[in-house]
Amino acid sequence: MVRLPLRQWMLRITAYADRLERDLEALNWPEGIKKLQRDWIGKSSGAEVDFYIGPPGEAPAWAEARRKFGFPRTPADDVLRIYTTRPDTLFGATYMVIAPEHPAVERLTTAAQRAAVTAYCEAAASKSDRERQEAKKTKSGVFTGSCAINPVNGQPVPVWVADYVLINYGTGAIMAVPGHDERDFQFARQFELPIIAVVDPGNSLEPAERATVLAGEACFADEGVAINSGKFSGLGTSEVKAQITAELATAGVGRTAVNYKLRDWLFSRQRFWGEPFPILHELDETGRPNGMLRAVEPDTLPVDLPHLDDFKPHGRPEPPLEKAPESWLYPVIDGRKYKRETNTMPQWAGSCWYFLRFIDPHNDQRLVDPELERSWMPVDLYIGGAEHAVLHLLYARFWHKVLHDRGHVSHPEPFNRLVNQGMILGEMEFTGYRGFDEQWVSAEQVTEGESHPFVLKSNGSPVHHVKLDPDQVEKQGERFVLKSDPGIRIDSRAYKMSKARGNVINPDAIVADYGADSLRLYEMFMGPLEASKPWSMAGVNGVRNFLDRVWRMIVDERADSLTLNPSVGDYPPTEEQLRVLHKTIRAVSKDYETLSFNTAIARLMEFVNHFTKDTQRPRQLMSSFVLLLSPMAPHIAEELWQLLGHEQSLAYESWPVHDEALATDQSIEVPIQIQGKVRAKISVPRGLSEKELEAVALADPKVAEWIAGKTVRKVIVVPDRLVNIVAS
RNA sequence: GGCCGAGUGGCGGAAUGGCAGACGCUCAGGACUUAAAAUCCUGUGGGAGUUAAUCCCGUGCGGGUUCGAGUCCCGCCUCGGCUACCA
Repeated sequence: MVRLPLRQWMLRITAYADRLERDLEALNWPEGIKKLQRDWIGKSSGAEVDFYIGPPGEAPAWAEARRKFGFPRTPADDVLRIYTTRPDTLFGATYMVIAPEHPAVERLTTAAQRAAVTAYCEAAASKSDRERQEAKKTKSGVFTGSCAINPVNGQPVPVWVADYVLINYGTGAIMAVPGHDERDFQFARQFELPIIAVVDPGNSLEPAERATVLAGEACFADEGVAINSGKFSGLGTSEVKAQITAELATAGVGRTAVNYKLRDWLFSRQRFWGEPFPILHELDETGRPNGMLRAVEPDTLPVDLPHLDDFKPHGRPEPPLEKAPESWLYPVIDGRKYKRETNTMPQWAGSCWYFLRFIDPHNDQRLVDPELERSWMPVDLYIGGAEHAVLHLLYARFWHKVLHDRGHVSHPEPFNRLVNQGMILGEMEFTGYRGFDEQWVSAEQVTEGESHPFVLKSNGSPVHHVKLDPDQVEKQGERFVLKSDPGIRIDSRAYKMSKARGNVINPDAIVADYGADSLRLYEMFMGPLEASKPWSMAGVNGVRNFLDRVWRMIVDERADSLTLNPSVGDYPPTEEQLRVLHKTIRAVSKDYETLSFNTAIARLMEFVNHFTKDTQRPRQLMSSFVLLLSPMAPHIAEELWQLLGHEQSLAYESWPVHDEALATDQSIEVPIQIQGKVRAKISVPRGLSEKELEAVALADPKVAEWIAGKTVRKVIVVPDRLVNIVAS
């Protein structure tokens, strides 16, 4: 693998970091996703501080100039600018670290250290991100040979180069405070650099632990009280931060600063399949780009991809579009020759705004009609997977804000409410393990290995896994074990669907075998929308069975042509039938409202269980039921709707409304508890007062039996719900 | 290492602090059938009890609050997802 520098397009999402973070608050999104975005944006505030690295003799003059002219926007060569969130720990800075790519590396490296530093920087440059990650446990670094001057106390501080400092965050340089930063602590320990405690944990730690921190033998990264910090000693962390930052600002050597983890967005790809950038490079007489860029004229938009016979990736850095036909690649405008931009946009480009175009897909004049945009946007409810938490959802918000700033959309945020549906896992699997001597190995002795997928914990020797049939295993306490050898534990879990595991379910196959309604219904019935849950073919079968029952409830399955079931007719509904219907409407409507689709379906099943027992099924009630079912199983519902005699599609029908009076049982069963345990049940009319209910409960013969010989201490009565008698 | 989420029957799951296990799957028995499939009916957390009435135990573990805890509080355990030196 070779790392090549390429000229690419970036989108300046960092300019929106602050707004992207702030506007999260008002969104009706899961807190978890908001937090992920906040962390991804990674706003932190602290201070930038300049450490002097110029000729020692000129230090006083430099300090004087700084006091006079203040903190410069960009640092000159005579300082090392660092970013810190803990300016209160400046007195504890015992060394500094700059990233290997930092421009000051060259200047700071002394002759004696040059060979070591150069070797280190070259090694760092050739390391892939992955290698850097692997080396995370132990830190590496090298001394430059130079020192910088700590502005708070004038002390010289050695400057090191180490790759645990990243060039593209903050200023690419840090002051290291090993007493109060884990990474610095680890580094200092490794290279035997001094550790000075400048924050006293006080009684937030056990006395023994506190003592190790004060002795510089442990790291304490929280807030406390300043020590060894000159005149700031004795003040609390936030107070010291504020005062030191203010003094540094007065002296012109520091200022408050805010940083974001969010990086600018690398927006170009060297692939064929992507939107071409509508950008033209002007060419000079010799046919070379002269550096001037212009946008494609709006009336020639969009720029379509040209036809290419071979658009496959070729492993070279230049984009496939470089091989486009000359007529496409080199447009001439007003006699001037241009070359089109040949990078293409990433997949995100489309997903950032497709919903806007859906509003007005045939408009060839503009992005979207403003009136339609105002009426449809923002999106009321966006259901998507959590895997989009930080990429798609952040990019789309960014684009929307840009479009908003430029007046193309009316709202600064695209998605009002967001709900994450859970991940659907593959079917539940039982996995046993066998050593290569074919002996069974209990699952708790097996772990994931590096050279083999599974190895023995004890000696790392490889084992292979065997997929077992459910009837080869049995449950023993908490665990599953092998039926033939109960000493052998078996793993039982559902795995993420993946080609490697071969547990991928293809929805097309489900549609072909069970129908689209069954697929949809099953996905909604599996469990709570937001939970991840395993697929189960038996479950699909179950909902298909339910749809069949619905069908037979309304359709005469034995007739040759499509006719109503003879039980369905224009009967006057019984009181009980009405109650079942209205209870169903009430429950299903509420469940849909809260996206509790699984329980809504359970209520629909109960309705069917009830009505298939009745031989007189009022047509009107069947129609209402079909409407309730329709969002879940639109195809079968539409067909049944027609069969029930309706001319127009049910899509135009209004949602059924329940009648509370009809949905309410007049007589209810109330449990009676004695010491919190249910001992009897009484049937009473709804709406009895506490006293009435208590009287009925105490009069119950079973209750009398339980409290015989005891004194009733207390009776808790929840009207229409329960009675609890405390007796001793 | 950090952050987030979850632990309830054989399985998926249900339950405003108030009858744990709705609904579905599985399994068992029965009806229909020459037979099977399909369908319909009944049962199905564990244990004791005569197959009954009934009782005991039971929502990962240990405590607590409460008349009452799957649900609330404290401390653990296990599993899953995301993330990874951001000063």
